Amino acid sequence: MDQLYIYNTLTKEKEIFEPLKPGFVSIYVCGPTVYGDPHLGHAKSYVAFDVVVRYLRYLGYKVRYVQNITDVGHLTDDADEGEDKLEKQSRIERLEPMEVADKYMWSYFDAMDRLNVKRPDIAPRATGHIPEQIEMIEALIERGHAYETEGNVYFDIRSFEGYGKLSGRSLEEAEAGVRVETAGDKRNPEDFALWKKADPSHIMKWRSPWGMGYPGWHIECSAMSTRYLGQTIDIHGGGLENQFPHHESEIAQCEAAHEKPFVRYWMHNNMVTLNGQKMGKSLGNAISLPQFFEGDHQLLSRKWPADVIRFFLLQSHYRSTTDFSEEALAAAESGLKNLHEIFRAIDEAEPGSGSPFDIPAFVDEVKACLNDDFNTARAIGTFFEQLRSVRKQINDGNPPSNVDELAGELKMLADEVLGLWPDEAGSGGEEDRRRLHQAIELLLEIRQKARSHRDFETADRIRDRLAEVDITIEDAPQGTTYKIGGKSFTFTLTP
RNA sequence: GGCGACAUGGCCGAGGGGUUAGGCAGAGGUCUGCAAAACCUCGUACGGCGGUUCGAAUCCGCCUGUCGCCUCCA
Repeated sequence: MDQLYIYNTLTKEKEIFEPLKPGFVSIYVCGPTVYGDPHLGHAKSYVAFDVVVRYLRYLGYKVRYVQNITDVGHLTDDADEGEDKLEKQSRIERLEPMEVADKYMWSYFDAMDRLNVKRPDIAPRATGHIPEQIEMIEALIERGHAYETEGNVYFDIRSFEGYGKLSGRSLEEAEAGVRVETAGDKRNPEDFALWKKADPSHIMKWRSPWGMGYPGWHIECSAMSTRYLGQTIDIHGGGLENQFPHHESEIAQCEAAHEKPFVRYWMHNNMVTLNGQKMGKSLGNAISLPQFFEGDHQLLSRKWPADVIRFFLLQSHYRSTTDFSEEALAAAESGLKNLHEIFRAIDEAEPGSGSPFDIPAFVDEVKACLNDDFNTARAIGTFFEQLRSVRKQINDGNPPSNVDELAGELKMLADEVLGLWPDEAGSGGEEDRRRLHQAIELLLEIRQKARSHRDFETADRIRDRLAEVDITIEDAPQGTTYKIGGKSFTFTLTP
């Protein structure tokens, strides 16, 4: 595949990607509702779309990536009488709703930074775009798609014939699915709220043409995507579970208001399970990302580094479900370690007399994987498969003559696009690092001396004790190599 | 109950009508004081039952199972 194909959830087909404006891509991904720490599900979704954006940029597109922060309007249930999630959490934590929003927004961004997810270009907040939301609701009322009753405004689902086209749901089905008591002032039970009247105890409320109130859940995405990306956007992403009702309602709002197609390519990532089960607070298996990073949960036996989680996620396709288990993570960790060894070997090698590597074929193959609806799992497989021979050449002392060029191309793909490049070791100060190396080298000298006296007890003790603090020693004919947390250094001694 | 996905070797996970995914784990070997690392070799798997076909794990049907949506969720 020499062109990018994207699986469009709307048409259920892989389609050649062609943006509305050549060279430019507008992408909107549903961001988190910030009332709690981010969890594995967020990681899967945002790592997946991170690669989408990175790859589009690699292909030369100028991308504008918008991801909202929902900090109002998301109710605890859809009975239209539910409580705002932010307000509820603010009561529990005894904080202002905006303190809750800020706290968890930063928790979210911190976790994403650690997962090496690039920040969106714009991260608009729902509370910062109340005027845009009101304006859009007014337009919907004007066009006869929405109506006001007693300070509430609802979208009239029957006025929009395309409702259900994304989720494949007919109006009758939607109606049959409504199990909860509906608010008495709706025309049809499946109509959804655009604006809600706030009672006096409500903290987050704004003045509107319909009185004091707050926006519904779906309207913020429509208003903000229109504001920053225009009326028709190229890609809209999000989790599969948001297809209905959230994305369906976004389509209705935007297309009813603008009378233009809303989204050219809908992308939905699949779900995450934990030990085969859906994560849920009621099941007691909801583990947050900070808990993974710190190993701070009953179900976890240890810490799991962010780069391992990212690699694990990218080893499966974004449209497949991903089951997390510590066994699977451990396997991913070993695999990533090996991949990093290969990357480092290529990155550090000097061009030699070995036969040149076929770089264009390699790059084309990786691109073919990614062009096929962002198949990161196959791309990673290609790295292992094709780079093995290069590593062997390097080990044998005959690096390919074009190993420098390969390192450059590899960095573009593995670092810029997939974000899997190893971190630099020794993040402490330069001075500390130098002292550390000298201390290790001193120990290696002592060990070498012990070995020459055949005092293997001492030699092994040094090796074992260093291994305990993640400094590993490898003896080779050319000299001894040591690794601090995976990053290798060569130290030559004459025995 | 309605709608929709998926079922791949010990584990994870791509692919997809006839020819190797890949990773992890495991076995043997080279090397080594031992070890580690590296390298070499080794697994012929696709839920069950029917059907289409010269040929199906890959297409169709049924069954079983798992998961998701239909209520908040990435």
